Amino acid sequence: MSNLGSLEETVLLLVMVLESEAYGVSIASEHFKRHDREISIPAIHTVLKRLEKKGYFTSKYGGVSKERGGRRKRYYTITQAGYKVLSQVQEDRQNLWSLITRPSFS
Amino acid sequence: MSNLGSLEETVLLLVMVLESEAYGVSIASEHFKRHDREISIPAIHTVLKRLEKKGYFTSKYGGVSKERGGRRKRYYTITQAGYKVLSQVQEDRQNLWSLITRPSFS
DNA sequence: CAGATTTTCGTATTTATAATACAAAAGTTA
DNA sequence: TAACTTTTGTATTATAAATACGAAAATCTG
Repeated sequence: MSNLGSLEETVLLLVMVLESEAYGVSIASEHFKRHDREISIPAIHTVLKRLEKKGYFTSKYGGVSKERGGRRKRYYTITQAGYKVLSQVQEDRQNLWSLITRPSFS
Repeated sequence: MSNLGSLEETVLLLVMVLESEAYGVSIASEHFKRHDREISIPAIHTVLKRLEKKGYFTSKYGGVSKERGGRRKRYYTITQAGYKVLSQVQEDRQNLWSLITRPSFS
């Protein structure tokens, strides 16, 4: 409980960054834009569903559009529970980082 | 390539924090002390071995002791490659966090 | 020095997460 | 309604993490 996979954490963050424009495809392209590395769309969708089931996201379908074809988007937003877990994880890591003074390698 | 599981990241950090005293048991107790949540020793050992194989750690056996019984400790230290991956991941996440202004929940 | 005790490492298995392959839904346009 | 576009979705495989269990290697005690 209260543990997050690395992809799960990334997706939570990207959804927050994208605010009202967070859906499968935009999450993928935002990640690619920022990290120059792909996450496949299906991988993102399974994470979104999993985290929605855990109560970290809610989702709803967007409306139809006159501008483009294609299926409707499913938009995701983070819940307070999701935000809480996400920031806790980050805080814990910051604390560890603050303890590292001068790294010594092997 | 260049992707880190969440436990892998935690263990990398703990090894750096523990400096010259990083071995299976000390890593487990340091984590428990800081997060009030257990990681089992075997879980830690498998991660340590996996990351050593990936070139992120090196290890060596410690000497015998007159103070205590028991098997010798295997000490781990991080490599430059390990540090590089670890800090890259953290930097990427910081960048995402910096883009989040006012979180809005569902 | 044999047997008990301590401390740690290690392996084998199961479960959970992530990645890949592939398909189908749901919209627009001609 | 056929062709095209965009997105969601499911089924399978691969990788990472957790659990169950055991063995190695040291000291201590009679």
